[in-house]
Amino acid sequence: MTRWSIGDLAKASGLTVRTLYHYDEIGLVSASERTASGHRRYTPDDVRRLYQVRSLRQLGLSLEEVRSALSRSDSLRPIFEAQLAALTTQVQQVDALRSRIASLLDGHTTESLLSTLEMMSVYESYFTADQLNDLRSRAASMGPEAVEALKASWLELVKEIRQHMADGTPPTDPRVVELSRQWDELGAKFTGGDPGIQAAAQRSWNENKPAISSQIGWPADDGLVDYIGQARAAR
Amino acid sequence: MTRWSIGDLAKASGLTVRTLYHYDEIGLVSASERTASGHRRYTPDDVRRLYQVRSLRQLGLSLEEVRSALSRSDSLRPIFEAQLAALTTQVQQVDALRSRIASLLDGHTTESLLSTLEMMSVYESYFTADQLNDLRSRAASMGPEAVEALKASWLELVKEIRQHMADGTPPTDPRVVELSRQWDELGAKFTGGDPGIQAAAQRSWNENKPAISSQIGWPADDGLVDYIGQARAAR
DNA sequence: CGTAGGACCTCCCGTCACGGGAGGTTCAAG
DNA sequence: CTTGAACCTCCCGTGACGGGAGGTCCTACG
Repeated sequence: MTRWSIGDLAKASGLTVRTLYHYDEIGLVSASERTASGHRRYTPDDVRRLYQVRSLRQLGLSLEEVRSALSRSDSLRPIFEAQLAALTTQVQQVDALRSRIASLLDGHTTESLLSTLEMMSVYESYFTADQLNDLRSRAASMGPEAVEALKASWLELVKEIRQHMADGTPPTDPRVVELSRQWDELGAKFTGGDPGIQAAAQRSWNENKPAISSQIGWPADDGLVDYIGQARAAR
Repeated sequence: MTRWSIGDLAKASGLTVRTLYHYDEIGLVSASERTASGHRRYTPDDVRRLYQVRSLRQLGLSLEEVRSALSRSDSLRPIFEAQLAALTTQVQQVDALRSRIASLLDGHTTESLLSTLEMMSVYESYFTADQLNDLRSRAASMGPEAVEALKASWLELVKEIRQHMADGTPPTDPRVVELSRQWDELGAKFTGGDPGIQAAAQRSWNENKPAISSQIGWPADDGLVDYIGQARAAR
C-alpha cells in the first residue's frame, strides 16, 4: 500500500511540484487519495499514469493530446502520425527560415541588412488589394516552406545585383542581364507565371512607384528595380 | 501629408487591427498623431517602422528582440547570429524528436506503443537521486539532440529484441548476443561509460525490480531485461 | 513534549503575441 | 439626417506552467 507524497513523486519523476499541481488542476493526473488534512497521496495507479503522461509529453504532444491519447477511445497510432506530420512540417519551415537568415548574414553588410529587409517587406505588400488576395492564396497553396525558399533565392539575387550596382557594372553587362532574367523567373513564381499578372505587376510598379514613394514617405527602392529594368531592356 | 487609419494600415500590411493595437500598447509601433476624437493617424515614419517590424518578425524574432534590433544601440548582425544559432538548435531538436516518433511508428504494434514508452520512462527515472543528478548533467552536456538520438537508437534495439523474443529466438543465438552487446554499448553512453555506475545500475535493477514492481503496481518490464541478461551470459 | 523549519495547501498574478467580445463613440456615404 | 462601418478602451482567454503570498501541517531534534 505504498503512497507517494507530491514532493517525493516530483523528485522521482524529475517534474516539479508545480507541474503536478497543474496536472491535478486540469484533471490529467490526480492523487486518488488525500490525508485527513488534505495532503495528496499518489497511488501506484496514479504514478503509472504520470509516467505515461511524461513519456507522451516527451514526444511533444500537448496535454490535451496526451489526455485523449490516454482516454483510449482514440488509439495512439493516428495521434503519433499526426504528430509526425506536424513535426515534419515544422522542421521544414524552421529550416527554411534558418537558411534565409544564413543567406542574409552571408554577404550583406551590416548597414544593408535592414534596408534589404525593408525593401522585401514593402515589395511584398505593395500590390493592389486584388493582387494581394491572389498572392496570399497562392502563398497558401505553395506552403510556407516553399515561400521561404523563394524568399531565400530572392535574397541571393538582391545581394548579387546590389554588388554589381556598387561595383559600377553597367546594367548591359551579360552577367547582370542574366541576373535580371533570374529576377523575372523568380517573379514569375511569385505571380504564378501568368504573364498577364506579371505585366500588370510590372506596370503597377512603374505607374505607382512615385505615388507609393510619396505616400509611404521614403523612396520605395534604391534604384535596384530601375537597374534591373535597364538590364531587361538589353536582352 | 498622408496619414493612415488603423484599418487601412492593417489592410495594406496584412496584419490585423488587433495586432496594431497590440504594437501600440507595448510601445513598439505607435501612431504619432491622433484626430481630435482620438482616432490613430499613422505617419509615413510610423508606417516605415511597421514594415521594419514586420520584416524582422518574419525572421522569427520576438517583439522584444525586434525592439532592441530597431533601437540601433545593438546592431542587427549579432541578433541575427543568435537567431540563426537558436533556429539551428531548434531544427536539430525537432528533427531528432521526429525521427524518434518515426522509428516508434515503424515496427511497433499499436498495443506495444504505450508499453514501450512506459518502460523507457520508468527505466529513465529508475536510478538513485545521485545517479539521476549525474545522468541529468551528462544529458545537459551532451545536448538534447544527442539524447534524442540515443533514445531513437534505443527504440530500434528494443524493437529488434522484442521481435526475437516474439519469434522464440533463443537468447544464446548469435544475433541476439550481438544485440545485447549493442544494448550494453548504448547503456555505456547513457551512464558515461563508467563501468562502476553501469554495474550499479545493473545491480540496482536486479535488486530492486521486485520491490519497484510492487511499489509502482505493475511489472516493470516484460522479460526484456532478463532475456538480454541471458544473451549477455552467452558471450 | 515543545518547537523549528521544511513540506504542503489554496489562491492569484505573470508569461507571449495576440484573438475576440462588450459597450460605447465617431466617421462617411447615401 | 440616418445608418452602418470603423474606431475607441477595457477586459478575459489561450498553454503549460513559474513564482510568490499567506496560511496549515508534518516530523525530527532537543
